[in-house]
Amino acid sequence: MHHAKIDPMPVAKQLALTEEQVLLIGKALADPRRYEILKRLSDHERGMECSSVRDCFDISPATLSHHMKELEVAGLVQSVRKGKFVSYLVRREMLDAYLRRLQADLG
Amino acid sequence: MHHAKIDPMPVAKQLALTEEQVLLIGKALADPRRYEILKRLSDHERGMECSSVRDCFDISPATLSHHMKELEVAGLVQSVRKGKFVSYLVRREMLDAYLRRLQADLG
DNA sequence: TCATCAATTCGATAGTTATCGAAATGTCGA
DNA sequence: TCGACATTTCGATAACTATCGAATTGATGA
Repeated sequence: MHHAKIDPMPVAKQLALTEEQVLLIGKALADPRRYEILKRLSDHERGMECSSVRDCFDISPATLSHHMKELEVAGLVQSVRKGKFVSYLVRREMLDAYLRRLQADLG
Repeated sequence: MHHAKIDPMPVAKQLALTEEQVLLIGKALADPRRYEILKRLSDHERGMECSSVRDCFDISPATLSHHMKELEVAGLVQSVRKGKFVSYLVRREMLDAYLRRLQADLG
């Protein structure tokens, strides 16, 4: 039997994290600078330029780059290059997955 | 105007965490051993003896003691001494407070 | 009191990480 | 192509932490 295809309702996908990801996210959240950066980033739905982040935090380019990489490896942010510039976006679905996971494992 | 006092419904108190506590909890959760210990502990509503935890994890007494202290400093567990023995309990309300806080700060 | 046992603290070591200056990479506009 | 600029990578250092054996503390029972 056939059904006509219909546009599916957009479904928020429920990521499942590996054990390793859970630990990487924990680590990412455990550093004060990264936590602050992430908090700031989460206020900017459309993303934030690298240089804007730098302006907020009195931090060297090298150190910022290091922290952004940690956040990216953990999956909590995504970076987008536009020419010379890089913008960072929070990946909310990863945070959600982390919260669900903590609740499931420990709650 | 007066009302007769009635037994209050037990209210789960909503802890508010300091910035420092948030980071300590993150750190506590970022170590694989501590995460496993906490997971195991959360399966035992009534608490778990130190020696039982040791049996689960092939870990030296010194190292276990170190990790339990980290978890306690973070506020995630509570230790109760009964004579020679120590039992550990998960403080669920701290975990809840942590989850709420992440949601509020980053969600 | 004393020997014993559970747990913690001490001391040392190996591995990790935050930090930043300097060098490198990559992109844009002239 | 070239110079300027944004970001990353490299290299080095200081601080932190996980680990464990040894020494210590504290409590029990004999």
